Amino acid sequence: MAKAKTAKPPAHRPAYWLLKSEPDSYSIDDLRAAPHQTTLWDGVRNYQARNFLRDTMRIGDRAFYYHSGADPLAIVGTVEIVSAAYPDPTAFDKRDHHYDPKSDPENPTWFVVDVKLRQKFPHPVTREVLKSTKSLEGMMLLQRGSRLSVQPVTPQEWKTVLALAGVTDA
DNA sequence: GCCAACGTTGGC
DNA sequence: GCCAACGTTGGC
Repeated sequence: MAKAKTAKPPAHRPAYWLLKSEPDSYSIDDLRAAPHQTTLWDGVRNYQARNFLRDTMRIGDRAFYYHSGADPLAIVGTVEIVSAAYPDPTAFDKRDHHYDPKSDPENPTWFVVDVKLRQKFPHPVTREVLKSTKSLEGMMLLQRGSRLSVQPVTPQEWKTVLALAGVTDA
């Protein structure tokens, strides 16, 4: 019997993501001020976003930090995923806005990962600028009706946005 | 399983 | 504040 070739993980690690947050509830400056500039990304209550977060994200992945419901709407920096997924404690907290009585602690529905700030961009890359960049026209963020709060970003999109931000390392 | 009603997101 | 898009709920 032929020996199986050494299993190699897919070559495209780290993967890239975009995380949305309303700065009125948690901004990139809040993250910058947090202990170890790290927080748990809680409150995700959409199954598709949950699946990305729980099943596809890996430690070491990078993500853009996007301010939604804000002025300006913009990508404002980058974070690193620094934990595997674990159950979202806010789902079990009756007093929490994200409390979900249907989520069973023995079989949790909702998950979080820990994210650590890598950098706040010297200036935000606004939605206006993203929209006017031809090579980003396929970006999920910019698609009509796109509401996912955790979404994948391609390596090309990642590079392009960093260039727009005027940074080389993220 | 269908679908109408409702709630939420989030850009404008 | 408006409203389009989308997800969820629940009656049937």
